[in-house]
Amino acid sequence: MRKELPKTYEPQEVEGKIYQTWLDADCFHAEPNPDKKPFSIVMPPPNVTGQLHIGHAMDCTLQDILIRYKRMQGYEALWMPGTDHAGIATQIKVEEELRKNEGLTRHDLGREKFLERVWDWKNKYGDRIVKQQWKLGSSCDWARARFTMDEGLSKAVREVFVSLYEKGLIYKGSRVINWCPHCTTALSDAEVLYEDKPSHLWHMRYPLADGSGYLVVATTRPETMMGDTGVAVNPNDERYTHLVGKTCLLPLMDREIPIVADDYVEMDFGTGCVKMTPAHDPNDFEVGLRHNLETICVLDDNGVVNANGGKYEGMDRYEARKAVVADLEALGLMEKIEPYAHSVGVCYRCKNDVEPLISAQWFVKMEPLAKEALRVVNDGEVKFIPDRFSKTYTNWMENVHDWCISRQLWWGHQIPAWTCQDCGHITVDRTDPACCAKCGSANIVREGDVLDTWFSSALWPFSTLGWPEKTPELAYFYPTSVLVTGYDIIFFWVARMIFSGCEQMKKYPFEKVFIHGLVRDDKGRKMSKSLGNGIDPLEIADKYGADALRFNLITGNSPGNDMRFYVEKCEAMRNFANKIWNASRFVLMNLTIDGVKLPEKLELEDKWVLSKLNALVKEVTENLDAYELGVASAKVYDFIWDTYCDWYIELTKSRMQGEGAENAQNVLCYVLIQLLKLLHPFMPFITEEIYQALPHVPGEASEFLMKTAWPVYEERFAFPAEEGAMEEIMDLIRAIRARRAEMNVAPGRKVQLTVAAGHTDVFAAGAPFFQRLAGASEVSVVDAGEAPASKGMVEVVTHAARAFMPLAELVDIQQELERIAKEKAKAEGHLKGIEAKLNNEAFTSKAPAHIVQNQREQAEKLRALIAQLDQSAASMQS
RNA sequence: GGAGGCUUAGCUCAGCUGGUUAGAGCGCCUGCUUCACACGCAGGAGGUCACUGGUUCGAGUCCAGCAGUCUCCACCA
Repeated sequence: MRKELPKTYEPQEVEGKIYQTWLDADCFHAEPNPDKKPFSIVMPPPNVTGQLHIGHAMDCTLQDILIRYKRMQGYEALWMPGTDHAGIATQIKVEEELRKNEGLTRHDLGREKFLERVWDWKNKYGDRIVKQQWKLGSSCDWARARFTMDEGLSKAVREVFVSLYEKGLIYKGSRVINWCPHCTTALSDAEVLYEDKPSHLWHMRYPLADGSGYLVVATTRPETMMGDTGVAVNPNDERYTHLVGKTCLLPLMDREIPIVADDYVEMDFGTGCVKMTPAHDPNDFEVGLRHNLETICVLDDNGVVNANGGKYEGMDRYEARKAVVADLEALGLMEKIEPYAHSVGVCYRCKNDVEPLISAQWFVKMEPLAKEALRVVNDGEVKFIPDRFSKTYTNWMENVHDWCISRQLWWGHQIPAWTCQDCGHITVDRTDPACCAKCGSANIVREGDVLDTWFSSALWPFSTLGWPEKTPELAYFYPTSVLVTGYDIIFFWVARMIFSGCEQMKKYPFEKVFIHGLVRDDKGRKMSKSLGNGIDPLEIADKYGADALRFNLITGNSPGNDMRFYVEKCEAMRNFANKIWNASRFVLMNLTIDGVKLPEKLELEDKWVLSKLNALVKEVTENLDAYELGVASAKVYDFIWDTYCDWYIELTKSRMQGEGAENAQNVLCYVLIQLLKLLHPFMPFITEEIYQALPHVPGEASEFLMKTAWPVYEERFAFPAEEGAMEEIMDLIRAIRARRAEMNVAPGRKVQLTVAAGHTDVFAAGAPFFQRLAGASEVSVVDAGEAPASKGMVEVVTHAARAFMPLAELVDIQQELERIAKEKAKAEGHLKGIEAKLNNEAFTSKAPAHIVQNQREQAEKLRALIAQLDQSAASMQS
């Protein structure tokens, strides 16, 4: 930054350059340091092949603000970055590419070759998202960046898998799981989304085997009837008690199936008879276990009817539905078809209907793990911000089912389990076994399946720090300080990190969970590819600057709430950046000092601004500590624009030439530097750029603003009396401006000003300000008792002063009297309210002293104002 | 079926542990090329804080209820 600065701030010229200087100076690196307290955040690892979207931008901004703040406060602040291999998402992408370009499937290539392709892909795109984070100013310790499938993390995954298996917390079993026929893999419960879809309730007749009639079952899934192995009724349902124990004939399949009684069936719903398909419905599966029903799976991995489906074999599930319904109608077995809307599970990745089906999969036993995971939150060891999300969490954790962790994919951590072909024993080990642990046979085959992506993400807070090795990083930075993420992945990730940390580390993974909402489009819709309403944060950063984008994303919204994204707001934030730029330009243009030192003799306005700044420091620090980032940023914004630019800079202009000039420069620079520090976590680029151009405070010759010390509240800067005095001057300036505007006095017209006040010293000190900011020519200040006659004067009244401007031609006595009467009435109304309070014994005795005192002062001011108005009116009439 | 959020100026939203004459940005109106900034300056209009009760000296802020709206969770065929 040179002294001839462009009038308009150009972030494009600055941001990349500043980021590079930070990188070159290794500013983001953190090391275990016994002299400092640790502060650590692990970044939610984005998908390695993903693109940065606006949600990431918000997530990163929040984390970067916290990290930069704590770093300036003197903590050893580590922000651990990295990427996630994102099993399904990445594999699908590479498969699509393969099909499009070469017309091949992954099976054509084979596992090994296919994985090579995925790694190629990963190496090609893996750092794209990292570079995108640079644009936002993220101060991550990039040297420590990890990938969920790199060697160390894979070791952690294996260690956790084996140890949980040894403890009996991982098992393999046949259960009804969620199957995605498109991705051809099992999914966990969390990976299924439910959508209400219009469908039908088909009422189908199942003839009784003894020929005595039929019963009617109601179903939403006629196409699974080939797998029916029973019909259930409620044991208390008198309509059907005589049928329990009998059998009916499954139509189309000519199979005899039992009629059983089970509490699961609700009498009021449908016909009270439910067809049991244990292989394709988790509830039916449970009923089947209780009544020894057969399990017949009728669908294959692609959702196509298999050999068990009789003549429907080869049809996909939707075709089969049509065919079954048509056939039943032809046979006269379709009693009726009702329209019916019900929720259908879809795959969270591909949005295709999920098929519940029985399958042998690996599971994590949740109950024992959930116990401790609930305790740490219930006992407050882990705190959610805002607190309401702890309820979301505990609700889920209390009702969680076992976690299906095997995926029929190739991209991921292959399950370290070998099945003996001779004795069937499963060997699970930390190192690849050569033979069966039970019978010693070398004829063992490894599981083809890989683990759920979230299995490795769950270990992120400690695996990235080197676990299972006992590293100094782990000892120093674990547990991490805070986790920042959106409410949409509490179940996927936060919950699983908590129980994993508790189980493996015997210590929760983070003290706080700072939850944010979603960024929506300007119409409040979720951003999505299909709607095409996504906003590219990089485009915004290019156009308005990353600082403006960051400020936009955190200002004016509160934790956990969704926000709408408006480009107009980016403009406003860019304007703010430009405002700071120009304020700094003003300071630099007039600069003759080369080091910043607060002068011995501080003027009234200096004390005023320092006192206000002091209060700001205190409040902003408190807000940041309470994770009220939006409130903090708004306060800094207001101070810079209003207090510093619109007032303080203007106030100093009258002494920028001449004797007091250097004092003014020192205070201007001092306050500006403090403000840059307060703003730095929010707008890192522009603040750093300006700081580097400013003279520095001796003793704090840090090369980088980001490494300077965060401001602290100092008692020596509390000047309540001067603050009050300055406010009296400002009140009068505002009042004069308003009167002049009202009376259409040309802005350039200078008018002689007489101020009559009790505090003549204060207003005398304010004389240059009235000249510069209130259009005064000469200013004379007289004692309140010596106010001039009102005749021929435009008069302005505040509680502290009366000001007179000889503008006879504009004065209409009658109008003036009316205006005074109006002002007086307003003041009296207000005063009446306060007096009522003060006369209320209940108020004065119960309200805190400072509130009562404040009301007394208010009343005093109002009485003073009314008195001034009275004098004014009297003077005018005489 | 449970759980939670939201309802404050024309629009989008802040408002922390109850005490300001209820705020911001954008938009709107009136002036202004004032020697940092028109991405600006000055002045102004605009709100019975969804509704109904309650607690309290005092409620936008706490409690209960109600309406509208959004979201999450849940194995009703």
